[in-house]
Amino acid sequence: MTQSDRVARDLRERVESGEWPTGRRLPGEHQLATHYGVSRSTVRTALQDLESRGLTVTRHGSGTVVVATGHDHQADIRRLESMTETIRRRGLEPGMRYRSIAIRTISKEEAEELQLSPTAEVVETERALTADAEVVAFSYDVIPVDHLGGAPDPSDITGSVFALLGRHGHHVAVATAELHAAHGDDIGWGERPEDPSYLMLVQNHLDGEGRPVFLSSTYFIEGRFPFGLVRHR
Amino acid sequence: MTQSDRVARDLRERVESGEWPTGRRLPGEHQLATHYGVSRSTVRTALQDLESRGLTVTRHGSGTVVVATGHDHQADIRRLESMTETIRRRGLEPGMRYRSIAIRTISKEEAEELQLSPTAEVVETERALTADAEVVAFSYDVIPVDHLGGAPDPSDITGSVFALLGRHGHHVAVATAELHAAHGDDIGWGERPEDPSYLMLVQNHLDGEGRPVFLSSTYFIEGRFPFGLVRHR
DNA sequence: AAGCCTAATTTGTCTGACAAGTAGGCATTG
DNA sequence: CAATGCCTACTTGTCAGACAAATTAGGCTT
Repeated sequence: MTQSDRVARDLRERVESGEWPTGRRLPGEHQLATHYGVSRSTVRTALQDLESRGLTVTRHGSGTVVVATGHDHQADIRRLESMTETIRRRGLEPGMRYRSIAIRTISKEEAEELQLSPTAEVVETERALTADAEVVAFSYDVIPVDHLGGAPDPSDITGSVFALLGRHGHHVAVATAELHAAHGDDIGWGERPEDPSYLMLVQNHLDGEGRPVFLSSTYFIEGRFPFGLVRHR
Repeated sequence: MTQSDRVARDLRERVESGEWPTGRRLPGEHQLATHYGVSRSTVRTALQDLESRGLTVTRHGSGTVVVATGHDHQADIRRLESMTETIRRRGLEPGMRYRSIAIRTISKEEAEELQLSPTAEVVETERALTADAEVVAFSYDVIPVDHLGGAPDPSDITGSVFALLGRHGHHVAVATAELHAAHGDDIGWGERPEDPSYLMLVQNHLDGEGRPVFLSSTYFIEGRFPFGLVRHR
């Protein structure tokens, strides 16, 4: 956690809290620097963080103005965080129910995506993600056994996949994702929604050196998990 | 176009071209600065741009490494650009076919979103967006008449909505968006896809001061317009 | 072989300065 | 009175050099 991270987080909170509403010009960089007791360059990197999230726009000679409070994108799809974290951050109680945990040989496509030999073994999990006991998504994960230091004990895979892999030294930094719309009664299990429309997120999670860590396909039930984001130039 | 923009663009192109593949460490900031003939701080803002796009990860004391070539997210949903621009950038020929252009009184919800009086008038357009003559999306736009300087001539609304509004001094800076999955034969018109699944993007476009400019709802036909993005912390 | 120490490298932050763009006030001019 | 141009104050963009802090690699000791 660097200084600019701290400043950026505080500025974000002040924007999201509404202290600076949409359209308001922020104090100048010099003023912010003295306020936070840091240098102007530190403030600048913090402001670039806000702009990269689409919360502000800063123009040469003019200043930086708030263009979005960020209240809209509580589940910003750009931000990579565990589902349980996201659910908790919006004030709901996260949970998950496993349907199956199985070990099998990797498929050809998966081996290519994960850059592993075609004989490697993987753990495949099927689980339903819940928010306040309501199912909001179905998720399929494919995790190489080697990344877990051998075949895992099923009771070990209870929490976040991120945390599980982190305990074995694999820290997810980014994920390349594809967005799709899916529809059909063959998706998911148990109590299915009346409208079986899903927002599907196919992801390949990578560590800090760009090495593949694990794959996941998540089906978000339409209407139960609003995705918002701020698009910007 | 600032110096750091130029450096960032060049760095992006070198990453996307594969000159620095995934996993490769970039030259140090000092080295990049001398190479581009700029100061280190300029290089730093350029590198922050790359990191904000999820292409690289830079760590204190270690350096910055490529984690995604960006080849995956040609249609990065985070980047706000006109549809025609996006289609052309991926090597296809963009086009659009209007179904209707109508002037009507604003609805109550729209008046709230656009921060206009309930008696304001808007232009509503229905159009199909094509890539190489194939329909890829259906789009519904709601544009306040006042922003166009009075009731427009329908022949004037042929090109990009962005360009049209830009000619009247309204420059879109960001858009707050919501993502949904939609399904049904009541969406769109003309030759509909066999699988009527859509990725729906509901947007409110804002100018540089956070003022609403126009609304749009776009239905992307599943499978015809792959959306990729890089999620990161 | 494992752990520790040291030195070199790299990014994060600071200071002060100047360049470049913007916005508002003001006088001039038609 | 309205429009134009100029000037000034303010704000962001860039620069240079320096030091702090984190990481990494190598050599050394145990």
